[in-house]
Amino acid sequence: MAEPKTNELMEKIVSLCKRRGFVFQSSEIYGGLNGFWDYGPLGAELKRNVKELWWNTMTRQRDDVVGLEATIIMHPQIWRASGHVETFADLMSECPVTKKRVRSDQVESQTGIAYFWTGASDAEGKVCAEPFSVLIPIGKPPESARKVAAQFYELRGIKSPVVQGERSEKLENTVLYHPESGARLSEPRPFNLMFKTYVGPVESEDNVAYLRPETAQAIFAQFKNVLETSRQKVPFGIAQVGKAFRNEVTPRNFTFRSREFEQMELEFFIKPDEAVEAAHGSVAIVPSSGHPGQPQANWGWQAWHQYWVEERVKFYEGIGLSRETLGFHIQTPEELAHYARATTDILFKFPFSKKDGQGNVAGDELEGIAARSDFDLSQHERFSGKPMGVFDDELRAAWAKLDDAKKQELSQRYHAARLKYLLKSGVEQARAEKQAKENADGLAKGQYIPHVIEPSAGVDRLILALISNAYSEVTETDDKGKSETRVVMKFHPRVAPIKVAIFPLLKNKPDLVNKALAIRDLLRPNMNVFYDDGGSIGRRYARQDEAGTPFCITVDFETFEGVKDGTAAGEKDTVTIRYRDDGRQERLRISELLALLMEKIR
RNA sequence: GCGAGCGUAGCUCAGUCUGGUAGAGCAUCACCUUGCCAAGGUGAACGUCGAGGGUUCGAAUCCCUUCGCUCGCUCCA
Repeated sequence: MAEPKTNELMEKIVSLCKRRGFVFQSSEIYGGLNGFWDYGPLGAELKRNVKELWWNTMTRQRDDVVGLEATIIMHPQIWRASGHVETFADLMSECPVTKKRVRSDQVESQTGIAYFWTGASDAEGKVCAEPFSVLIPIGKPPESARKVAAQFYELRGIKSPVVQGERSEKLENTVLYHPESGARLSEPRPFNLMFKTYVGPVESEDNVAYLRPETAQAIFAQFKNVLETSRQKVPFGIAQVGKAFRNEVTPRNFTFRSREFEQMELEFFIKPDEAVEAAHGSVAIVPSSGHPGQPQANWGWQAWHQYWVEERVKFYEGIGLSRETLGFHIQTPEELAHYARATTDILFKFPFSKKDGQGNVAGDELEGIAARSDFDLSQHERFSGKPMGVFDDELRAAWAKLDDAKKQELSQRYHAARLKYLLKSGVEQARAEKQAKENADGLAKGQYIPHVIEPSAGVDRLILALISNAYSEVTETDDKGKSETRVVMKFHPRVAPIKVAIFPLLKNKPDLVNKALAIRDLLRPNMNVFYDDGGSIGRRYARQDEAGTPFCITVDFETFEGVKDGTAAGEKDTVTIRYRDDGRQERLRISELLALLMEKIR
């Protein structure tokens, strides 16, 4: 099989998605809407299977995780506490020469000589009267500033511009110029990544609300309610699947970056390391790679983080994404959000993923597993005024048995961590000191704000990964030398939209048709079944290959007349099962069919 | 949001430069045929040429606007 070129492959995938009903453009009959996608019949089944598997794996199969389904629109204060109002609704300025955009409040202050011009003209007498200004470091020749100005006026249609009305001035600590090009930045414009709406019929600034840009915050906001009603104790997690919305600047790469998308998030709450150490003497050290095994009571955040990374990889492997198709990105200290201890991204090597210098493909993000300290609950405690801490009997009992030196050491470490958080959050020194001391005293009484490990996955990205991974082509040449390329979607049976297709060998033979329909009805309560009697049998197999159906059952004459040869010769009520990935066929008793298929799709 | 390219049937595309009222292959549907991997026959359906406006006797074709897609920049908890 020839390896298709990257873009070609992506185009084929997009085309197949539309042709077979996996993914359609939203509102297509009205010209589509950038960044929004709909799932067709096969896509909807695929997505449903994936979400259900995640939910089962993360909650029902575990004792220590429970579910939540929260609203999309929530109290606007939630987005202040989370930081989204500040960083998602932001003023941006643009450099008119490089077209680069910077956050207006994050421009480094600079000192230098600013040159001003009133306009420019070219040899043909064309004039641009737009004023412009460039800042250059002191000591740099003014020519370099004029060069930038020339670029600016050239962009406005003046060829070989002659600048006019030059004057210069020394400026100190200005934030009005682009640090790279020196060009004067455009006026700051609001740049809001959150979808905004109004609660109630009156549109006023008093009732502004946002469509959630992530599902995680609802989990934090409902943490206490869930804790009190679920009979869970830290460590435990809350899982949620749901829609989130981001007004992305540039939706890209098919469904990879959409404006409306779905997330599968777990917030797993753990004890702070100081509490673990108090109860167990030390915090477990686990190898930095590989699965650390069953959770242990002496795990700190590192072990839990490692555990969840490996659990999530196991999940991906279980639905057909082998480790070779995945990539990992461990965020560097510079990339990490200030409150995060560590973040590991699980990547998938998409057809559009970029190659590095050596031709290696890193991949693009499917899921991020973040160790977020106690930042989230602490923020909500501060913003809502409601305590988010838990009381831990075990910790209180253990603390009482510690010697004074240990008590003091743990207390100081906890105090330092809390103080750092509070100061970073803008709490004034004296209040922060007082608060941190209260927190440290609380720890001694068995109280703490849980830390959190957050595996956060994008459903739509995962669907795209599964489709990309499943896509394969088979080229066959017939007797006449005519070669034909067929598409086979090799989905893992667990996620395949249609699990099994049932065919009568011929549709004009009522016995075959009725038996096939009976088998359909036998299997239907347990799995998604597709009955098809149209066209030749080969064509029907090919159709199912494109849909990614792993098994095809055919009722033929031997079903009635008995098996012709072999050990089962003469036996009736058998059918053939044909396997998608290799075309192999086996003969099976109808009575054994259900159990066999259930085993294969589990 | 900026720059470049693209948009014709379900899909892949021809036709656009040079204006004359839209085509191919595949796919789809029905019937016939068909004893296991896209066989064949007959018939059917399918495009206001992305949308809106302009120029023209006449626009898929020329001009303007707009929407969508792709790539680059930007953004990306």
